[in-house]
Amino acid sequence: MNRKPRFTKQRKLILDELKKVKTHPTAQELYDSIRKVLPNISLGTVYRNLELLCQQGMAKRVEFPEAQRRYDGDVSRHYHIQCVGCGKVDDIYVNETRAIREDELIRFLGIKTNYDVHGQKIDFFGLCPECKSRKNQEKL
Amino acid sequence: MNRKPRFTKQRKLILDELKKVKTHPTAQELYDSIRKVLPNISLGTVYRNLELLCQQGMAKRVEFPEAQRRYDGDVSRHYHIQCVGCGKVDDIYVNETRAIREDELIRFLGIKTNYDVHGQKIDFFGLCPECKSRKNQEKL
DNA sequence: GTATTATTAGTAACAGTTACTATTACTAAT
DNA sequence: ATTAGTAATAGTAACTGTTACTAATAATAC
Repeated sequence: MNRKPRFTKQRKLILDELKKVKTHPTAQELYDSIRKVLPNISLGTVYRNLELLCQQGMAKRVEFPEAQRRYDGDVSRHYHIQCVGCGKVDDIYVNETRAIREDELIRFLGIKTNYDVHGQKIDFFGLCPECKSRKNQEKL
Repeated sequence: MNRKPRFTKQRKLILDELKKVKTHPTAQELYDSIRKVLPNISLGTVYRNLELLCQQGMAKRVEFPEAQRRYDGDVSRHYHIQCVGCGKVDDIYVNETRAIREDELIRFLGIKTNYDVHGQKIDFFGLCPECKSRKNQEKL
């Protein structure tokens, strides 16, 4: 039995680079920058390791309504704001214990981030009633 | 001068079908159901009209971290919840005037939707400082 | 009706992501 | 140290969802 995940130099480079930048890079962008030090790393390797790091909680996907998926090496609790002009994604750190009221929040963020905040998008996720009971069935 | 958008039967069918269902269908799903009444409609036509309807405010994109884009014929103010099991998207209608506190809200939604609510995702969008000033430059 | 032109069907191209395969290089046990 | 076993890799092909292209069609204005 020999099942430990290996910490290869590719994996290390990907994680380091992701932790270093604050730009929420795409897989392609990481690939380009890592290629400067490891010229024949493969794009597939970047994708595979990014997904692996996400599974292990060392990175997070940043999914905005855009073609390309982005990744974030900062897994601490924070929000994102995307510029509708250039597409870049910035971080927002707020104290989440306080109650949120939409109009207030948007004004507050405008001051905090210096963005012209157009709006927000709140989505929820979870298990629907059907999948919940299916899952319970499977456990028995 | 002859520039009015035409109300073709394809466009009408797409809008009608989208308004009729509550499933937030993908372009492919709409294509499949419309093909039953108009067998040689093209998938490109469905995409093109959906985007057009979105531009005109008669439909909305529903973008979840999933491969496929979804569309919603209900443009009234509401939230979405996606099942992490089967991927389906349900609607949530809440009174947005009240203050939102995350823990409360999630408990409240659990009761309201009968989902096992795992979490939420809040994203913001707007114009970053750079794009703001660039835009102002252009106006002069 | 006829002319004009937006829209269409059908298909090809495209972009981002994933899958495949032979090879490489860790790891652990001999 | 050698070997055996197997994650992980590079390179490439395949796949999927979306967009672009083009000649033909059909909605509208006159």
